[in-house]
Amino acid sequence: GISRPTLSKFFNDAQSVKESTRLKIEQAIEKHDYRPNFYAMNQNRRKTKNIGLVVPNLTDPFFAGIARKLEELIVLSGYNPLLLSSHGGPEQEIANLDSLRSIKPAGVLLAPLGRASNVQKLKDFSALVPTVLFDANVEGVGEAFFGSDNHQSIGLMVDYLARTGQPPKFFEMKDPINPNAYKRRAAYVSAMEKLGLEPELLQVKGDGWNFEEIGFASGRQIMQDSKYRGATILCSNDRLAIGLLSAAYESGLRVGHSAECDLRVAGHDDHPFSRYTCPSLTTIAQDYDAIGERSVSEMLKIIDGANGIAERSEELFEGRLVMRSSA
Amino acid sequence: GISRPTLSKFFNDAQSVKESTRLKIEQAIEKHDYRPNFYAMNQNRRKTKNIGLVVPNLTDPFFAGIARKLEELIVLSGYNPLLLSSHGGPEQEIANLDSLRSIKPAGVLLAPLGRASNVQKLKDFSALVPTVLFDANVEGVGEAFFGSDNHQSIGLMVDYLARTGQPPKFFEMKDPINPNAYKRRAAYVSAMEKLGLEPELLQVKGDGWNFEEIGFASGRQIMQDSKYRGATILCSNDRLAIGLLSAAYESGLRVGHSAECDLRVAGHDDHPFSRYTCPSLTTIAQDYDAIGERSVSEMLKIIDGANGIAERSEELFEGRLVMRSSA
DNA sequence: TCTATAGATTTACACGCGTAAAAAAATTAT
DNA sequence: ATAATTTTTTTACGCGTGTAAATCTATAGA
Repeated sequence: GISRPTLSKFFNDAQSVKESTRLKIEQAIEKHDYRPNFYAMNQNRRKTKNIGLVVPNLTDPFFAGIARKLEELIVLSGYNPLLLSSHGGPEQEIANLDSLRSIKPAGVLLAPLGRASNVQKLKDFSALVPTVLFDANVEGVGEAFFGSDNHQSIGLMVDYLARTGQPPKFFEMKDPINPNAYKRRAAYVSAMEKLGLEPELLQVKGDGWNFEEIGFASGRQIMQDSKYRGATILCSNDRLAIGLLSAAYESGLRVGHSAECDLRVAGHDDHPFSRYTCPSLTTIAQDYDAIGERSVSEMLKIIDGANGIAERSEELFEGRLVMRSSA
Repeated sequence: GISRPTLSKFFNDAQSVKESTRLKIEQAIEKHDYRPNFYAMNQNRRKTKNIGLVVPNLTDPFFAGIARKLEELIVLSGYNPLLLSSHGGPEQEIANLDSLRSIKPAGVLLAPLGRASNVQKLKDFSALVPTVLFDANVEGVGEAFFGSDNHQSIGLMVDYLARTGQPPKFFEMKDPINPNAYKRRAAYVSAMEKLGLEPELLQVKGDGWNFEEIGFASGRQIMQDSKYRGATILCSNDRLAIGLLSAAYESGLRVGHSAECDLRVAGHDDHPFSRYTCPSLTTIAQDYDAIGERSVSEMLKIIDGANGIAERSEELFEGRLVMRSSA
């Protein structure tokens, strides 16, 4: 006994209709087990309630964790998250954005692949759909970026390592795919120089996203070389460190911060598994609660706001030193 | 210059229109950068081209890997996958199915939580939407189930371990959430008895999905006990084994199959990280390519077929022994 | 060349909702 | 009590597609 537009209002905001009609509607819904048609709902809506969420690689537990956090925040805001993984490939990344376009999302939270990304296509997309970047920055793409302050976190780690033993050498891929890797390299060099120490880069070959394998294969060679006996190795990320630790174990080298150990190893990111490596991995925990909350709240602001002139905002969050056994 | 229903045909199957009109349409699409409206498309379609994909926990790289494989197969079949994670919670699992219902999917591939699942609601759902279960079986739910043959795989592992050293003790959670865990326990007992050996269950407390932590915490206690010196421990899954290995390392026990080691440890699932544990983990690789392909092809058969009388089909795939250093 | 038939296309309508503007009802001010 | 204002509901219409039935076109056989 109620007209359709009233129902339309009800489903958009149950509080916007009169108490009495609301109750009538709720009873009728209960009685007929009615649920609005998702497709009809979104067809003519100005803005849908969908928010896209694109991560570079869901197989990486680190991103799986972030995605989960973001999903939660999006749901809490009354939106509908749509999770897509680029599986490490730029074609998939573009395909994801393409299929998101057809969904006409209110906005998209994107952690880009980085170097491999098709920047022009990312720009084209972000011109059409409100886009917030997280984890990795790509200049000129999206309305905002939120990530970790690699300069601060690497500085912190270098400082800690230099204070507690041999100053670190930096272990990384020669041509990293991730922009953070470049920032971490630069941060390492500058942190070492600030301490009056000679930076030493250990750049290894390797393509793709199989970081553990790259760390393991390169680690094996490094372990042979006696010049690394007693050294401290700071890895560009935890997954490389996991491979390196595996190689060290296989070579019979003891890793750890105690005196009788042959090597110290540290990572970055506080990967879910870094607590269970052998030995447990000293690393940097990124503040992903803060990054996630900031990303989502900024997204909502952009969606709601009529502010067409807003500056591209950027904010970096500090990492936290997690001292475990490996360094 | 072409009527809409012809376009409708074109987008459903580009081959179903005449060559000449197809070319005209393709030119027009190119020219106007046209893309069909997703919502309008699905509103009146008998069956949408969407297939839901629900896994118990995306944070587990094992499931992330399977999900990726399934996504790929679904796309290859011309369908649109929609990935949802239950995050280990039965409420989330039901919520996922609910939100899938509103999408009116052609079918759903579901890896249920298991013991924690709300079985009645799963049944209700699978009565409305074609559902294929994988990984974990729940009796009476869905049109089909495809998973691993735990009996075979655990039998294989027990046999291998018994031939190469001390017969294994079985390390598991007392009240596992996963139905596979119960099957593996039973398979272990029966495999041991078949060999004329005394089964020994090492059942530890622990709730939830943080298997590494459970394996680690319980492992610490086990390592204290000298009765396990020289023992072989078969873990119900790799994640427990990862925790156990971490505890062994911390306790200074050497794990491995060589003579001078204190302990042998084996797992099950061939977790992506099991190659990089210290030592690398001897385990069972599930045939997830086969399970995935079978699940998707059965799903397509159900979607296409008008066979309303089909039996609930079940098929178990054999696991493969992966011999690494830990046992 | 004509007819039968299969294939391709078009006509006509429906789907279930959102949106704007108009109308009605409820509330507040005079 | 009446008018002014605000809140709530309704009327009227459109969105971009799918589907069934009707029509048209091309092909093959007589």
